Amino acid sequence: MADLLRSHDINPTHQRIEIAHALFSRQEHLSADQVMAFVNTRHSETSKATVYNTLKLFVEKGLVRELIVDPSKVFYDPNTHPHHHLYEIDTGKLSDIGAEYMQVSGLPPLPAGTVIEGIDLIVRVRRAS
Amino acid sequence: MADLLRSHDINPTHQRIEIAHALFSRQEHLSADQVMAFVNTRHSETSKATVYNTLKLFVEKGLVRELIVDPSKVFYDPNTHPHHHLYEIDTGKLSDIGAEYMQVSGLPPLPAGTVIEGIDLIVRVRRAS
DNA sequence: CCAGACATTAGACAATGTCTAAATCCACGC
DNA sequence: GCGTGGATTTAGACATTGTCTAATGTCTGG
Repeated sequence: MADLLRSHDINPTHQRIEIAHALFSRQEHLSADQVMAFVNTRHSETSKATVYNTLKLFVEKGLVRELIVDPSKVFYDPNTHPHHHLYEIDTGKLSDIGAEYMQVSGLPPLPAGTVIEGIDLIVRVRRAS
Repeated sequence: MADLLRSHDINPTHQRIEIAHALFSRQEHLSADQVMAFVNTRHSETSKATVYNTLKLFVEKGLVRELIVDPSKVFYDPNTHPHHHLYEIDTGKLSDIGAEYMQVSGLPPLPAGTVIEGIDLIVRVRRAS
């Protein structure tokens, strides 16, 4: 895990390793407070500020991807390969859609002086009434 | 405007008409607090609770579409026809991408007992460094 | 061991949105 | 016109997520 951090130009401190472990051992989409909860299960080890700082750092360094899907919280995705997402509104459950199931084609004219940061495709589903 | 509301099964009260007007006269993507600001420019007329209640009602009734694009606030889109969105991270500017520029194909297997609520395609751009 | 840079922390703060209980509005029957 | 009842609006307290700051802690090269 320390090597993974180093390879992304991140100084592997104790807290960062814990947080990376929380994200990468389960291959799940976690929100900041879920990460907090996992990291601090045994004894309180890592502060809220550090969790937020570290997640932001991981995003900048391309280690994880930020998912803006729920109006109230951000999720972090340890899978940075191209894929899409399915969000179950009622339960808040977020899962991957393999790139083989859905394709996006075309590109819009971009505003001058801007570059693409990412393209997000989200399928929102709810329980059939 | 009252007729538009009635046609969507919404009782056209004074406040609802004001809010609908804010959204539909400018064809823009507004956040709840922008709606608040527009509605209350002259004299304070409409409370925060009513703005939130009304926007939620409009979404339920299919009058506007909810856009989850910015980690800190929800936008409301008066255009309910199929189209996609371009979000400028640095400025927070949100604009439409006509359906002719980008296409989505395929569908993932949906979890049992769920139906699609919507498919969102968002292109995020940032200022080129 | 020291200096200095880097990392972490507690807790105050900010922003967005929700909730509740009371007040207001309005259509209807009389 | 007047009262009734359901729908609507409201102020403000509250909850949640995330940011900021100033102080403290840690680590490394020399």
